[in-house]
Amino acid sequence: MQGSLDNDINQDFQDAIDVMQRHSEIFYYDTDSKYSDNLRSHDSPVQYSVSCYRYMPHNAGSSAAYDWGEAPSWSHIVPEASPWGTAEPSVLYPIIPERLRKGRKKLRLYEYLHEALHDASMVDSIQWTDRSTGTFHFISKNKEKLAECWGQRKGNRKAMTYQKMARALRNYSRTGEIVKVRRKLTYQFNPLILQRLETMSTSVPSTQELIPHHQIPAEQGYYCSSGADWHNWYAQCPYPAEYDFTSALTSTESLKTHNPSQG
DNA sequence: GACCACGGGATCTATT
DNA sequence: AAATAGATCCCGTGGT
Repeated sequence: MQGSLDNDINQDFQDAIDVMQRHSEIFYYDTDSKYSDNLRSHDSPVQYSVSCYRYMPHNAGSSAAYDWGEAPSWSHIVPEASPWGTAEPSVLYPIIPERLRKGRKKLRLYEYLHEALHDASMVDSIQWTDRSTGTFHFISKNKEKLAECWGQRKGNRKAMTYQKMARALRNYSRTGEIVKVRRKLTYQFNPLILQRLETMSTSVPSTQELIPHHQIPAEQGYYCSSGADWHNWYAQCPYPAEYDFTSALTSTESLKTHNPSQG
C-alpha cells in the first residue's frame, strides 16, 4: 500500500517537475513567443522594476517587440541600483496592471514578491531572511506599502492590504509555492519555485547552490532537504499534521482518501 | 481591551 | 457557457 502510494507520488512529482521545467524553458508565456524570446535576451528593450508603476522602455528602436496594445506609458521612476548588481533586469514581468494583461498569464503574487526581494526600493518592506533557503520576511513597519504596490500592480479597484496579501500567501501553502515559517511575518519559497524564479532573473545557479543541505536553519524550516528532491522535501517536513504537502502537490484524487495514519 | 499576526470559509473574477 | 484557479473579502482566534 505504502509502496504503491510512493510510486504514485513519485510519478506525480516527476510530472509536476517536468511541467515546471517545461514552463521555465518558455518563461511562462507559451502563447506569446515574442515576449518569451525577449525575456531570454539580455538586450531586452525594457527595464523592469518591481515598484508600483514602472514601465520603462528605453530603446525605442526595438520596442516593437513589446506590443502591449493599450498599455499606457505610466510615469516612470528610475529604480535604485539592485543589490544584486545593475546589469540584470531585476524583475521578470512588465509593470502592467492586470486588467491590461489580456491574453497573458497573470502575474502571481509569489512572482511579485520575488521581484520585490530584488528591488532595492522595497528593501524597507521585504527582505531575505536567508536567500539560500528562500526564506524572506516582511518589515512590519512598511509591509502595507508593499501590499499597496501589489494592489496597484494588479490594477485592483480597492487598495490591497497586508492582511489580504497574507491571505493569498496562505493559499500558497496548499499548493506549495510558498509556505509559512514559524516566525513572525516570515515565509519561505518552495525550492523549485525559487530556482525557477532565480533562473528567470539571473544566470542559473544549481539547485545545490540554492539549497545547501547544511545551511538550512532548523528553527525556520518547514522543509529540510535539497530543492530537487521534492519527495524528501515533503517527507521530512516536520509538520505533517499541519500541512499535507503530498496531497497539495500531486493529483489529489488518489490521495484525498488516503489517511497516512492508517498506513 | 486594543492591536497584531494569522487561519480559513465564502465569494468574486479572470482564464481556459 | 461552464469549470477552474487564483485573488480578495470578511470574520474569528490567539498571543502580547
